Order: sequence, then C-alpha cells, then structure tokens
Amino acid sequence: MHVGSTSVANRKVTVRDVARHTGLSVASVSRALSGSRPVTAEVAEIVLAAAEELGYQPDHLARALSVGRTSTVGLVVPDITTPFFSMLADAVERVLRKEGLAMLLMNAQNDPEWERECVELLLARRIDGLMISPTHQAKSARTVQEAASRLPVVQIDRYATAKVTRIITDPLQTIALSVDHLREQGRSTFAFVGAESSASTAATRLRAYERLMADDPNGSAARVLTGRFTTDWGYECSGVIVERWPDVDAVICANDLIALGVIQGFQALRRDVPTDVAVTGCDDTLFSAISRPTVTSVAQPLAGLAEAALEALQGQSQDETTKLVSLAPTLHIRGSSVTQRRRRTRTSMPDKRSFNGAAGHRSLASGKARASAPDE
Amino acid sequence: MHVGSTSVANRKVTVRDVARHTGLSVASVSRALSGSRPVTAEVAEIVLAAAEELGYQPDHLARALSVGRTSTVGLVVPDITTPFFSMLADAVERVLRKEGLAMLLMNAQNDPEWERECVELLLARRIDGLMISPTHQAKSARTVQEAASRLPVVQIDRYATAKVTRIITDPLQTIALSVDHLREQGRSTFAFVGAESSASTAATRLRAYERLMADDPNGSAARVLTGRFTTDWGYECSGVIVERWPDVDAVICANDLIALGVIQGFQALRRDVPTDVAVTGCDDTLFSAISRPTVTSVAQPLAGLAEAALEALQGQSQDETTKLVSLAPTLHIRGSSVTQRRRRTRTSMPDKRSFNGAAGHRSLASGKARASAPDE
DNA sequence: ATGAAAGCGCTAACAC
DNA sequence: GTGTTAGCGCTTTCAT
Repeated sequence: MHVGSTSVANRKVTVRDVARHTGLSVASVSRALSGSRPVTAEVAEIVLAAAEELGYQPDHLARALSVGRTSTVGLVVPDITTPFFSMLADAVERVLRKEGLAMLLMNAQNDPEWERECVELLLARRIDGLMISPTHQAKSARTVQEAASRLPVVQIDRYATAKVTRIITDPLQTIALSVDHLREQGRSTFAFVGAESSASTAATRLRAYERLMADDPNGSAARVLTGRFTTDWGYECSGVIVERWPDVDAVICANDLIALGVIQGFQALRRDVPTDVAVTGCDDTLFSAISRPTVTSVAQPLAGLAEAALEALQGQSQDETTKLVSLAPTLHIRGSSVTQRRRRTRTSMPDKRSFNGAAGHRSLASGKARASAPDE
Repeated sequence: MHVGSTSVANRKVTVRDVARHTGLSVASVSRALSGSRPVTAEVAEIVLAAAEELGYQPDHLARALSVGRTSTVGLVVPDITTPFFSMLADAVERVLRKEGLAMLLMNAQNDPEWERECVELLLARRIDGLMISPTHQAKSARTVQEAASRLPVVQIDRYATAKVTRIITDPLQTIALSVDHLREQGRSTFAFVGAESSASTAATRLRAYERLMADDPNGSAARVLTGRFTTDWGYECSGVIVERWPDVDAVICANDLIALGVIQGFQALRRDVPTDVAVTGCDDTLFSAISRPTVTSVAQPLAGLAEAALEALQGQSQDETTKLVSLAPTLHIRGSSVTQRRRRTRTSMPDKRSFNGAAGHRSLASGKARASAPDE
C-alpha cells in the first residue's frame, strides 16, 4: 500500500478521514488545520502529519457554505480585450491574492445588458464583494445600484451614476500632468482630442482639460474634438487640427489609441512629432511603448486603484458610507513630447529605446543575433 | 467583507422559505425549480409564483456542494496582459457562458512557480475542469500532469510536455499561410524571426518554417533568427537582416510584436515596407491593425480553440484518451505584405485603412473610421 | 407525484 | 482544550 502525498484517484479525503486516522474529533482537526482556535502543540502536529500523509485537501466550497463567505471577489470589466482593462484585471488579481482572495472575472463586452447578466451570475455564486468598471454611465446605474443593495460593491476607474463608492484616478491631475509637462517643453498652444463615449472617463478628462485651459491666453480651451476612443478618430483629428488650428504645437489625447492615431496622422501630413507638434496620451498601455515615436502617457496607479478598491470593499461591511477615492496618476515621458537636443549622426541605426520611459527595462545590450536551437 | 447576511430584514430566501410559503415540501420546490423530476403543472406554477414573489435566488454554492459540480471552469494563462491571451480569455468566457459555465481566471504571470499555485488554488475551489496555456514547456509539465490526475484538464494554445490533451492552432498551416501569400505576392527570399521562448509556440512555428523552407532554392531555411517575442527583438533583427542577408524580400515573424519591431527597424534603415521587404506576423492582435503600415497576420481561431477545449474537457469525464486537436488559422492580409499598384497622388491625406484586412472582416470600404476599442 | 430525511465537507456553538 | 452536534442551502434517495 502506498502512503504518499501523491495518492490519486481515491475517494476524496475529508476532515472526517483525518479525524478517524488520528483518533481525534473533526472539530480538533478543523481547528488544527485552520487555526481558528487554540489546540495543543502535540495535536496540531499529529493532525498536520496525518493530513499530509493522507493527502488531505481542504474543500473550499464546503468551507464557504459553512462560514458564509467565499473568499472570492467578482470583477466586471467593460472589455477584457482592451489593454487597459487587462492591466487592471491583472492588478486586481495580484492584490486580491495577497489577501487570499480569488478573482472571478467577467467580461461585459461593452453591453449593459450583458453586464447585468454578469453581475447576476456573480451574485448567484456568492462572491463576497464586487468590483465593477461600468460599461455605461447611465445604463449601468441600475445594475450597480441593485448589486450594492445586496453586497459590498465598488466602482473602479469608470463609474455609473449610482450611489456606490468610486475608486478613480484624479482626472484633473491626469490632464494637468500632461499640460505642465508640455509647457515645460516650451509648448503653448494646445488642443484636446477626446471621446464622446458613455464611459465616465471620457467626460471627466474633457472637463479637466476645459477647466485647466479656462484662462489660457492662446484660447486652448476652445480647441476640443470629441469622437471615439480609437486610433482612427485620432487620425482624423490630426487632419482637422492642421487645417483648422495650424498654430497648435501640443495635442493632449484622452487615451493612447487616440494619441497613436493623431501621431500617425501628423506623420502622414509631413508634420514631425514631436518637433512640429507634441502629443500625449493617457493610460500608458502597451501601445505607448511600442509605437514610434514612443508616446508620452499618463499612467493610472493600477495597483493603488486595486488596493483602494479592496479596502473599500472590506470597509463596506461595517461602515455604510459611500465614498470617492481619487488617486494620483504618473507621467511617463517618452518620445512624442520631447524634442531631441542632440542631433545624432545618421550613420548607425537610431536607438529605438530612447525616451522609452525610464521604468526598469532590461537592457538589450548585446544585440546578439543567435542562430536558432529551440528546445523540445 | 460579509455577504448580505448583515441586515436582518434582508435575510436570504431559501427553498425552505418557499416550501413553507406554499405549504409544499422542500423536495417539491427543488424539483419544480430545477426541473430535475416531474411535478404537477399546478405545483410548478405555485412554486414559481412563490419563488418570484419572495425573490428567491438559488444559491449556487449550496447546489455545487450538493451535486458535486461547480459549473465553473478554471483558465490559467501565462500573462493576461498579453493581448493574445486576453483575447483567448474572452473567447473562452463566451463559449463557457453559452453552456452555463463560469470562468475563474488566473494569471500565471509567466512564472511556473506561481502557475502551480494558481492551479492549486483552482483545484481547492473545486472547478469542474481546467484549461491552461502553460508558461513553460518543461517547467509546467508536472503541474499540468498532476492536475490532470485530479480533474479534466486541457492545454490550450501552448502546451507542456505532459500527457494531457492539447488544443492548438496548426503551426504548419500558420506559417504556410504566410509563405504562400508572400510567394503569391512575388516574394522569393525569406527570413524568419522567432523566439527562443520556453513557450511551445516558439518552437513549433520555427520548426514549421524550417520544414516549409527545407528545399527552398534560395536557401531561406537557413535564414533564421530567434530571440524574444518582443518589438525590440524584431527591431534588432531588421538590422541584422539588412546587413547579413540584403537580398531578403520577405520576413515572417513568429508574432505580431516581432513583426512590428521588424517593420520599424526597416523603416529606420530607410527600407520601405512592403515595397522593399514584406513582413507578416502571427496571432492577429490589436497591434497589427493600428500600426502603419498595418501588418498582415495569421489569426488563430480563438472561438474554435475555446469550443474544442470545452468539448475535450467534457468528453474527458468518460473517455480517458489524450488527444491532440489542431485547428486551422486564417490569414488577415494587410498593408505590410501587399505592394500597392496604384500610386496615389499625395494631395489628400492617405487613407489609413487601406489593406485593413480581407477575409471575413466587416468592410471598412467607406474609409469611415471605425474599429472600436473603447477605453478605460 | 410527493414528503421525509440523509447527506455534500466544513465550521461554530455548546457542552464537557 | 476537546468532543458532540447542529447546521450552511441544496439535491436526492427512499418511502409513501
């Protein structure tokens, strides 16, 4: 007979088995295993040993039913395919795991109807709390509000018009970081390219820009274009800007995709970025680092948002207040907004990584091209 | 964090409540609600009405404990932040949901150790099946193998060297699609830029290229560079190619990031893509549509992979055979591989969407900007 | 067809 | 400190 942790295919090992095996009671076993109550050191040792030997694996499900908590948090995002949200999901999962919680992720697919279903599904599964970045500011309101009447809920990044805690990145600071940076770079005549999306961030970033430019002597406040959060929209806008506002020397975009489009559009029109016009984006998604030039972008504090969200969720059981947590973003300066001083001789291949934004990227020094020899 | 059990007024409505309310037994209520056994039409009606009236919500958790199934499938991906995997996760979730299953998503963060923890966490939560795209061909093997001894498991996209069902996109076809297309475009002298990653796809795509080029008269089989799955690596390689193999007129890349880097590198070296050299990528991620030129890429059949994975998972309870399912990819032709015939007059802004993809993509004929990717 | 009762595996009183 | 026991909410024999 095999006695090893790798015993397989046999019937499930339960606390009762461990109890029988040790001659102790299920209660003691449970206590020893979970440490919920003090037990003799000796008992603890015996139980642990037996558990190990029998290959006992606690059943999370039964535990959850018993204690009434699942140690699972639901996260609903508008579209997991959008880089920003996959980054957010990643951040949330990391934070949850540190607390021993699991993440049940659902994708609303930008559809408020489906979003509602996601939430209901999650509720049926007895999650302990819900984090949601609502698809639609108005249409998601009811879903969010109703969920909040049944369990702790927080809105993260985006929010709907519901009386439910919001965890966001300060939109004023988001835009201000770009503005200040661009001014430092000597820019003075701005334009803003945003979106008319139902996402709350579309509106808040626009308002932030208007407010910051309220008394700009060059009339930047009026130079605003809103459409979609897409590269295409940005591309279109560059044409409009060149034609309508030829003096503009800096464009602030509400997200990275727009920024990318704007840059490509300018390039197509033979305008150099950043020499002729500087461009910045928001969210600091992958795009900003891999395009050329690389794109200066305002990063949301993802880990911070996730932490704040969890904290709010946990606090919610006691204290019923709805709060607003607004965190500070970070500016990642890259090539699209900084004019190079030193003109490099065009002998060698330009170093693509210039202005790739500080943050710890391992160097690619060797540049060695090895011939293949894959492993199998 | 506590579930709604906090307020007394809102206590959870259970089958017992419905039973009491209707004067029937819990058994009848359960049967009427789940339809597991026949009940009188009258009883059914009464129960449904009462359930509705009391606001009964079935408790998934209790049900799971009772029936022994959770209707939840775990998905472990190497890195949710990588566009390909977020697309895969999306596809999996959609397919699962059609079957009334939920997806518990975990992110291995490219770390085999953490991957192991993910799997264990998932097992403890009693998922019904596990889909995994292993981080490492060798290091993930044990994790996958052991999991498979405890529950149905399938490997999707990537695979480790374990005797566990694999659901993949045919690598030979993947590369062949690019090769054939490029030849049709009049290209004859190829190079391949791949990766030395521990991911199985790195190896399989390389082998596919070598096999397809085995008797290429121009010696394409020997022109292979392998490094990382990154833009930087692609960028480096373009320099190597220009210098070492100046005759190359087509470069096949093992993924889109590499392709992007290769293209940018060529541009920096004043080589025109696609005129001087054509480039293709793999996986058809967002990048391929938003760069310029847009990049031709081989798309994996995501929905198909997800469906096959689920099917294999479900079949696994009965039949114990380990199988290999290999699905066919699709080529998405874009600007990086097709030389424009008509030279457009440079009066107006170039239409960015030209060659934005043929096969089965909604047409963007109008030149009207679309292609959504809502943000934040 | 329906009801009573026995669990699913675990924890939390409540005794000793 | 430890054991006994009663559930968590649901499904499912087993009788009727």
